[in-house]
Amino acid sequence: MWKRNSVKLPHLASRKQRTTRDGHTMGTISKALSLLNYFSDSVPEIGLVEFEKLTGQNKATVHRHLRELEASGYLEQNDRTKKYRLGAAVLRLASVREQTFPVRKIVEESVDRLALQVRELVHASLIHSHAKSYVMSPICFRDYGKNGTRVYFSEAEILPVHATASGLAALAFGVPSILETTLTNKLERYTDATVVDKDALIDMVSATRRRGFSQTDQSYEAEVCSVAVPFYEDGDFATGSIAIALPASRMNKKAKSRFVTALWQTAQAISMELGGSVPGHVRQIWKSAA
Amino acid sequence: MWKRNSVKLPHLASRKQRTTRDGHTMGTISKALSLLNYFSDSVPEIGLVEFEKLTGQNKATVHRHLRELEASGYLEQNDRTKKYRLGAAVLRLASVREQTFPVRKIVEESVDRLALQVRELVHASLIHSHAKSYVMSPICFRDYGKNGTRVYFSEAEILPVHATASGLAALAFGVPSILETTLTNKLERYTDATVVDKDALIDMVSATRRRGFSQTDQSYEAEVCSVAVPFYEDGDFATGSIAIALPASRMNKKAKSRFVTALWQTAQAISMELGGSVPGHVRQIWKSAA
DNA sequence: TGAATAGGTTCATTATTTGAACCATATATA
DNA sequence: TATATATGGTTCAAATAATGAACCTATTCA
Repeated sequence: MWKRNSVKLPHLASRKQRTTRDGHTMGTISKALSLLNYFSDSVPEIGLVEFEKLTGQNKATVHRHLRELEASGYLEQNDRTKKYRLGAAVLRLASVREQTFPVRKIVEESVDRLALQVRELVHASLIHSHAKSYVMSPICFRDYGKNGTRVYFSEAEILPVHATASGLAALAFGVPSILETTLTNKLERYTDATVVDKDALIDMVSATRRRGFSQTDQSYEAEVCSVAVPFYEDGDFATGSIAIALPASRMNKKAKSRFVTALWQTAQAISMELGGSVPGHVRQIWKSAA
Repeated sequence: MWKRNSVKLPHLASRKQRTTRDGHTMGTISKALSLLNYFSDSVPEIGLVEFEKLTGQNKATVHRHLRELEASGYLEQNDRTKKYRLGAAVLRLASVREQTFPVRKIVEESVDRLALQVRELVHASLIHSHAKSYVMSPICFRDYGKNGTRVYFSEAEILPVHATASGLAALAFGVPSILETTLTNKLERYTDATVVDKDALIDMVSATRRRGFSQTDQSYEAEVCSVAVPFYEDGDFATGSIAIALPASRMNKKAKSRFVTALWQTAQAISMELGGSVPGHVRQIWKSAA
């Protein structure tokens, strides 16, 4: 064995196009910010090499991005382990957002009331842009169910729009670009029941619009059924949704209609409290079905 | 008057160096992220031209940065007013951070207890990197004071290290780079009493280390006095501080010693609950003075 | 009506990002 | 004791992606 040639080779045509895993091109800012998305309840700390593997990007690039995020307070590095975790700056931003637009606070009360009423997991999520597409970010959840079986839920988890009831509500009642961008991306499969066909998804969205609520049957997690309705903050397009999720074994027609009626009432209340209102054409569907 | 020459001039030597207001060079990522810092309780929404003025950067650049932040969910644009506000992604990040490192939750209990005891404003802040320097980000505060005069406090406000008791505790007991970077920057003046001289600041830091607590007298806000002590999460350097702030009229020697003793106890409790401990040399000062 | 303000876009130019190779250190392995 | 492997981190020429002055468009306001 001999040492590698210590003469630096000239830069050949080796530079890759700046792309993500899925082939999307993106700017430096988006690339750096996407690093933050790898943190979750189960992955609270990430090291440099780990990031390199997760992102598929060059180590030097990742390192520079981590350092810049750290300098701005969005990351903190553990001096001992050298691993990175989310920094204190994110706490401040969330605080400002919640102080000035207290969506969580407002939604929380209604979710709580609803959860006490239906005795199943109730959660609310906001629609937001996320790396060339859209996702649902849970902002609160309650489960006052007294049953043995419970649906696991984490506020730190991002919900895909095409596989969850929450997301379908967003696709059907949110701004058109949500559906548009979703249809340009590959639909990831989570279970056997996940709809990954685009035409099938369009049909589900149409059905959701007709019904006035969305429903999924084990399309994201096995054994979990869910129904959801949109809420409105401003304008004629939904900004979030409330959902009820429960074990498939407890879902039936009667229960579903009870859930949907309760969701409609809650969504109307939330929309009002957020300073918005359910648009006429949606309200009509809700009224005539209730 | 005639129309401007419609022939595009070649790019002359007009391109500035990438700098901030204060003359620091910074990368694209830091520049983009710094946009988020302009949001606060009193400035919840900002338009493009407003950003241009605030940052002193070119409109096209700002616009691109805003769009990238929006695409990642860190900003949302109001379709009607075109103004930008903090996006839902920041809520998720804060949620993950707090779920996995529940500093706020842990500190909150102790702050609450202390606030009930001293009946003055108590607040806790975390030290973090922020655009080539360090700042204190409040994470919780309580005021059970029954007095007519109260100190105003906002969790959304960033505290400077050189002008607040919280910050002085960080300078004295945090990682050395806090003091180092602070001394390389210009010290902003907030009141007549603000220490803007670097040697004077070094003296204050030394005094703080000797005393085992920091104190300020109207150096950040007129009529407000404050004392603070550090807490430790990991290692021998402070990661945050707890402070008591009150109207100058109510501050006196006896009150101060009462506050400091209470702060020391609380800081020890917090440090322990955070999985850290007050380093020996600091604990000795606290013990011998108490 | 037209001046002012706002949001947003274009494209030649170049400053900034990029990545293969490199180093340093720590731990594991033969 | 060598040596292999893993980690975090750095370098610098090359190449790309960020930049900004001018430009466009829509609204507001006098």
